[in-house]
Amino acid sequence: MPKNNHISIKTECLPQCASCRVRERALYKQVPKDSLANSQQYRKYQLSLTPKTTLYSAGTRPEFLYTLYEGWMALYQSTSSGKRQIICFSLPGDFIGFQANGNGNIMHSAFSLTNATLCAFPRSRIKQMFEEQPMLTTQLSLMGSRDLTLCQHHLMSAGRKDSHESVAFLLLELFHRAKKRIPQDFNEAENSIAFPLTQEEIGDAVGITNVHVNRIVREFMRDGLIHCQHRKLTIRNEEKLSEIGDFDIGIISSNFLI
Amino acid sequence: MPKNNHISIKTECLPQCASCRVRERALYKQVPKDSLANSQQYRKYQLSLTPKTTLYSAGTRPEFLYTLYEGWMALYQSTSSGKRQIICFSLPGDFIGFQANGNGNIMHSAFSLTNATLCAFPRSRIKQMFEEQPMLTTQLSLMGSRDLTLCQHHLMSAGRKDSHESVAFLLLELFHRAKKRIPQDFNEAENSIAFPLTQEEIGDAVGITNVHVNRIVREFMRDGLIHCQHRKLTIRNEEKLSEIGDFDIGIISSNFLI
DNA sequence: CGACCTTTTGATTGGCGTCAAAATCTGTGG
DNA sequence: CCACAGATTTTGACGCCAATCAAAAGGTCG
Repeated sequence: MPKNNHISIKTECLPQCASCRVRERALYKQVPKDSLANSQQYRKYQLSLTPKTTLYSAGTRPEFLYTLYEGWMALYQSTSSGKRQIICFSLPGDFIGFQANGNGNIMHSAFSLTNATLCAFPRSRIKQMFEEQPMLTTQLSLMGSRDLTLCQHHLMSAGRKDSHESVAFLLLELFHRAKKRIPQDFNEAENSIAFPLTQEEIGDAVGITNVHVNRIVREFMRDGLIHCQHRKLTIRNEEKLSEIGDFDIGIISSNFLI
Repeated sequence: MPKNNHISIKTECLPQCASCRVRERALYKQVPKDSLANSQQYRKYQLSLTPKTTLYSAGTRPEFLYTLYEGWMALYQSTSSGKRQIICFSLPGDFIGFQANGNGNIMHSAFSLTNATLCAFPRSRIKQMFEEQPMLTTQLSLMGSRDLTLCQHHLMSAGRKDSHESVAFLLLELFHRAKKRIPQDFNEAENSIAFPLTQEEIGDAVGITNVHVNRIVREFMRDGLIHCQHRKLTIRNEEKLSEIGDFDIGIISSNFLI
């Protein structure tokens, strides 16, 4: 379970990383220029998190929405008996904390997997932002639709796939999302990405134990499908792995917002 | 697996049922009157489905979005090996087929659990609708957020709850949603609702087999928690069942769109 | 009434969880 | 740069929850 390591806050927003600029172009591409300039004024706080730091917790009513600029984050829910289910991995460019539940509290918690930097928008101004920038609303709605599609695939994994299928699918999904969103961490020669998840976190995402994740990862490595060590993931036999995981690259590439 | 029993289509939209009107009031409550009248013109086709009829299939690109007026529907995905995962149950007032994936195909299939009537909106006009009615977009976005929250809870069930917890949760969720959305089928004296799911469908939603669902349902009945027969579900001991399923009524009531 | 779907029950199997301990990695402070 | 503590990975033994297989009973609809 994440503990609060360190959160630092500035009042100005940092210059955006390259992949975030790309993503923001997508987000704003249909928004009129003046309206876009307008939206910048809502940006207020920049946050830096060390790894395994809680951003907000289930049951609270977070004051902010966030844009992730750098690093990996994870969202999770816990059962009353303390079991954890990771419901989403967030990469640079993603919005976090958008899932409002009317006036109720947020249902999930968020924590950093790596060092992470985010920009915070005051939640109180969101309504106003929506009203002033209808196009932005449409785009956010499409992003919500992307999250739903991914969540449904994870539900498939947890409910109806066996552990090999689920792990293969998750590794491929994260590999391709990270490759797109954090291109500077992608090594084309090796076909590898920086990969910060522990085996326990993989297990909490697909619904199996860390011990069993280990057995499967070892098996995949033994069979030459992947290499996974030192926070780095190499895909060695994508075709075979895709077949095992019933993974279709279309999930990633068909949606311009993934 | 559902087969195509019967689909009948009219070109006019039927008068809306009471619960749909309530829901549409919620949906349109912030939309200006003239804009609302405008949206009615997009309505074109009314559909009637008999039980277990496929509305659309994964991999296709449905020409329409739908509003469900009457009856129960279910959305599902299948693995390549043919296992089915139900990802969502739709009740009167819900939108169906909204999950666009950029220009790609839809990832899930939809079928009726009961007799059902829907209204179809041509997908080609959606963009125009959004542009003309920004408020509608905001509201639809909130509904998408509701779907995501529910999907995340189902992911919790499939991934980290045991079968008793999952089934208890699903029964309570559907009981309360149906009670709100199909009040005419709620019997206050018995605390029962009309409940069309087979045990196999329950299993496909929570990720266990029909055989095991049966054992759990029988156990719940033996313990006096529920009664479930002849397409009717009675909740006899909600407190105990909520405790077993880790169910919080807030999931339903906190969101005005559920 | 008959065909088919759904529920029910029992017997058996197997995938994954649990427990435990050792090995390895990682980050921190001296 | 090393030493150490804590986190993470790895492996083996064992147990249990839920899957599978099978068959009968009960419901439902044309």
